[in-house]
Amino acid sequence: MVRHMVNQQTSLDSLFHALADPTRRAVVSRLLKGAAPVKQLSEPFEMGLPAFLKHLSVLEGSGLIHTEKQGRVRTCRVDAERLAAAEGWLSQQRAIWHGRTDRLADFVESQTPEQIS
Amino acid sequence: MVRHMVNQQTSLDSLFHALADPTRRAVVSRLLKGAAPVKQLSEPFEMGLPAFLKHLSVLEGSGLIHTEKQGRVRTCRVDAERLAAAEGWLSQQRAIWHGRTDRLADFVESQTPEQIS
DNA sequence: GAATCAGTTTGCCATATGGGAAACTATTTA
DNA sequence: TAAATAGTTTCCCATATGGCAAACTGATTC
Repeated sequence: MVRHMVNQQTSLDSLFHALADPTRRAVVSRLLKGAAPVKQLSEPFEMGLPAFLKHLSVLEGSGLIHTEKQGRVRTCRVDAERLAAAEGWLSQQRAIWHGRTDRLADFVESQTPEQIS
Repeated sequence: MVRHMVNQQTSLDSLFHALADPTRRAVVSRLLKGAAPVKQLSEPFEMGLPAFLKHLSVLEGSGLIHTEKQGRVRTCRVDAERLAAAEGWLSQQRAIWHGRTDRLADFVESQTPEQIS
């Protein structure tokens, strides 16, 4: 369980960083409606493929999407659990704000500063 | 209302960017427990004041915190509504994922691509 | 008035980020 | 087999980011 928490920090860093760009948020939004190949995903945007691939690799690095290549087509799909992780941090904060002392808040309090921040 | 939505994009950019750093998340977390002056806020961190001030200005730029100076002390407080805005985007996405068609989802759908992404 | 304290400004640095162009690989399709 | 398609790689560029040290301003305190 604790092991499972290691690098929660870095994980949130890359999650929020991945979401801090309109192109990447649009891709996430699009993928929530269903998997799609790279080229089709890239069509709404004005940048070239190399630039677009960098966005995809940021998203994949954050765990927000997973990709798989078959033949010459790479299919991308979203990982909704990672989105939930970002939402989770925010709702933990709201819990702190509301001065809650339920199990969730207790859990947050039990973490070391390095783990929560 | 539409006016109120303009630059939602940039707003989310700076919100998520502000949250994509452990120091800044820690400051938000700390401030949710109550307002505090700059120096006190900076104490848990190992960086110098100039570097810390940059983090504060990123947070302030995103609207996540507001500050006010009295005498030589600048007091910082969190703006929980901005946190809720980030949470809002995420839960809108979850709504899309779940294929919901309630009022919230309808609202999201009614926005232009530039506005939601 | 001198010293301290809280914050600010200015320059500097290394690295990361977001974009482009061009050349390349591997798979379909004609 | 030739051509088109879908990605990929490499190299380059401008700007942003996160940190430092040092000098500075303005408010308190001794």
